[in-house]
Amino acid sequence: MYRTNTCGELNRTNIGSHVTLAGWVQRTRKMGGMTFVDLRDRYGITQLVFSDNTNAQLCEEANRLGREFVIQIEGIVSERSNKNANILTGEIEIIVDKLRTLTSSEVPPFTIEDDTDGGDDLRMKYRYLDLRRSFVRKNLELRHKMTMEVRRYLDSQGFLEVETPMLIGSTPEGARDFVVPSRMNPGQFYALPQSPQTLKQLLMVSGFDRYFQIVKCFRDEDLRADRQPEFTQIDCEMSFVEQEDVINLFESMAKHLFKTLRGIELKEAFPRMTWHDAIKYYGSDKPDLRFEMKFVELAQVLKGCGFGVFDNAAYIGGICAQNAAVYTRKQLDNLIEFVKKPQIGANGLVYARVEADGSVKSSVDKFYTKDKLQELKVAMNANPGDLILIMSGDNANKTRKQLCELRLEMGNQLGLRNKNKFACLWVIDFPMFEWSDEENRLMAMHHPFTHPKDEDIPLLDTNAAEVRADAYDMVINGVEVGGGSIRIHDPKLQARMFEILGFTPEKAQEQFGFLMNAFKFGAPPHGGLAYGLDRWVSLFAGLDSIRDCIAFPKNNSGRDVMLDAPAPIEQKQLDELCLQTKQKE
RNA sequence: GGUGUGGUAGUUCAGCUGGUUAGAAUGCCGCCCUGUCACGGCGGAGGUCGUGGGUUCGAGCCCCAUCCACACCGCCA
Repeated sequence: MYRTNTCGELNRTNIGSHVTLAGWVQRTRKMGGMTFVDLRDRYGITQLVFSDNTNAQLCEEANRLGREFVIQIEGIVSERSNKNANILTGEIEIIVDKLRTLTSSEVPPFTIEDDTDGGDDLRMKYRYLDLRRSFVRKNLELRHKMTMEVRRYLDSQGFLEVETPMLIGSTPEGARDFVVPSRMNPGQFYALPQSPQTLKQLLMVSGFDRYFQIVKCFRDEDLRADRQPEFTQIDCEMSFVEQEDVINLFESMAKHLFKTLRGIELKEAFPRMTWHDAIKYYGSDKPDLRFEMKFVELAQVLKGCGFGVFDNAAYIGGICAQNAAVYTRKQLDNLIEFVKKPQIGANGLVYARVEADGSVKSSVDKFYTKDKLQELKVAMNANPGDLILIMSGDNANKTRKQLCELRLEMGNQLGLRNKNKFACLWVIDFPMFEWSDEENRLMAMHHPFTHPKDEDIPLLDTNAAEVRADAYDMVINGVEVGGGSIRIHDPKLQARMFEILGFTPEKAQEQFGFLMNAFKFGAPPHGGLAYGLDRWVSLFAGLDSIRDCIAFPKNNSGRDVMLDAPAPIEQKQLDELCLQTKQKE
């Protein structure tokens, strides 16, 4: 037996017992005739004591231990004369009588501490060392708890976990596929699933009326802090349900997760906002509702007063930042610089302060009368001490998006985006389609299997762009944590949908024939949702990047710097697969 | 595909307007230290300034190219 106890569990109730511990040397402190060693494992840190007085030879051996050596010790649990209130085992220490080095260690390239000196790059290269740090370990523990709670909850609701294949066929629409060559079928390729969407729909046809799966999805698109080429979804689908049923069930699940993982009881129903309102009032389909600062449309108030920028704008919108009138000229200039950054791309920003006496001082005073500015104040519902920020532009939705960036930046600057506060909502009534300039056709906004709202079905033939879908996203703190839809179960409607999306009947049959054929044999009405596990965990853990809750993540360019993948393969492998590689120009 | 920021000791960073031998902290090594817990004290080793080119009497610093990392835009049903 390598150990009788872990390094995190011994306390004063164990005083006097003889124990065996094993773990890593966190740190040694040599005091001359006495040496302290902090022994670490997954569960905690226990202090070991070696003394010249009791065993000089053993103490000498302890002095030769280096960081991250793996050792095993035996000794007596004793009460400390100087206790350490900062750690759970701080009241005891082990008077060691036996020491065995199981393996030595090279000096690690960075310190294995909460406050490590290692940069991102280095920590990724030595991820197995990074994972020894309690910060990263705790994130993985949270992830584990979350998957356990998801399974417990969905099982209690009658859901069956069914695995679907990773090697499937490539589908058009949506993200780029990762493809896998087939040796037995030369020149042919599998694709890794972007999501098990069509497979779970087939399971509904099979009668598995409540399915879920915690499953990897793969998308070959450019990455971000909250995007990995492979990520995990909690994928769910139900039969004989309407949107309301799906929303209710998964809202309950979200509340269950908040309660069990964060101890937060969310009693109120999550607010619901139409996609249209989300865009109109927040400039985003995933608004951060931890703070107000709702958009106010100001064309009526500010147009026609001789200020050309506004007079010619298609859209004028403002936000009111409470208590921000104290902003200095320099801070305001920085905000203007912020919105002019190429990523945001605005031309500028108009600001107006509401002074203590209620008067309004703006950057466009020469175009507007005092009365007009008072009118602005009323429209914005602004009070003394508030700062009004106004943007305008030719394209309403583009300007809204820019104003959204400004709103979020103001939220950051004013400390309104508290990571321990959670604002959940459903965004509903998404448009069915969006226009793609690149493809020069309508594209499914969610996916081609999404059911249009019943009342909008007639519009499919007259004004498809206006059709709304039975699609919904759950948004928390400005993060899309999940989304889904009611699916089409009528083969005729599905065929019509493919037609609008520009598929010929032959092409639709070729790409999605398996699904349309299945629907010929009695498809139940069904719908579902997929939650992004990585995003949930990082939200609960307060992380800025989902990488910190993934054991072995990829970097910005999709590389695994530890394994050095992707990499070229042997010519022999290429030959077997009948593949030829081409130099990129 | 694009924009921005960064790359200097094992690590995290500083390095002024281009000017002597490139610094700090931490880690590492050695010596001292019997109640430390981020122990402390003294000493030491450690550098292709990402790479290639250019400007200059002289480049860590300026210019061009390139590679890598990070953040973002496009993209991600």
